[in-house]
Amino acid sequence: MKMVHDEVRKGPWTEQEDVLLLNFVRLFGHRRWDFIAKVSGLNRTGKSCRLRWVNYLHPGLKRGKMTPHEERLVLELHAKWGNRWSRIARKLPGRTDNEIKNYWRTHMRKKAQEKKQAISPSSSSSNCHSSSSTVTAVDSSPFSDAGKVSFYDTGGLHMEGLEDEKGYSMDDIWKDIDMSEENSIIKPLSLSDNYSEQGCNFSCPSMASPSWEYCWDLLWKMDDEESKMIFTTNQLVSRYEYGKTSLTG
DNA sequence: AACCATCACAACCGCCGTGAT
DNA sequence: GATCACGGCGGTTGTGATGGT
Repeated sequence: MKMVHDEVRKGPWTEQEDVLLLNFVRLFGHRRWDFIAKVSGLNRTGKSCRLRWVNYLHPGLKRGKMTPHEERLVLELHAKWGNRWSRIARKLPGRTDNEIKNYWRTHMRKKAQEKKQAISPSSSSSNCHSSSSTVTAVDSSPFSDAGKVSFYDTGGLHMEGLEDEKGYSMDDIWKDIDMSEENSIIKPLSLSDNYSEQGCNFSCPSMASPSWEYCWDLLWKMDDEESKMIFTTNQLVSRYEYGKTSLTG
């Protein structure tokens, strides 16, 4: 027998790995990542497990495009806090720091480029500093080199889809923030938390596959019986495999 | 149809803060 | 107080998907 166990796996997660991780997170909570990584038999690092959970498997995750409101929120919060993605993410229930970070990089860079083009280099119409002076982290933002024209400068923020929201004041935004904070944010998950369907309208991309649905079904149905009847990993995986084959034919 | 550019997302890496010993 | 292990965060990279030429 080869000792392959010591090798740390990297790269994309398989569905089986996801199932395993989910199972163990449900058993041990979502804190002791190193422990979970070890006992689960996943040859992954604790960090990797945590990342997978936080960015992909967490039941509260919202998927799909950012709404105009979220876009605006990201803009405002980034203006306020800079690249504090996790902090910003806390204000957007269901969105992860990674997601926001990626979103910012792609969308905002695009916007910045558009803006840059709109403002011809020669025009140099006084880099109005406005509020962006506080955005220290913008240094590292993709368009920080855009002729010192920060995205927030120009007072523009001409976000498509936002312009029709002109009546949406910052007060409204902050109200929303407060509400979402009270209602939904960061309620620590514990084993006793049944973070099943309640309040989490999440849909996982790869869940489109029937096997995943089957699998999730299995997992979420475990709730009450969990303490009495703990699936062993093998049981779960084999059931998953069964479901997969039975569904896919 | 083939190629290229861009987008969108997942994952890794390194650093830092914090708690335990 | 020093050291270590771990978790969290931000930056970066890799890759598949998509759209345009």
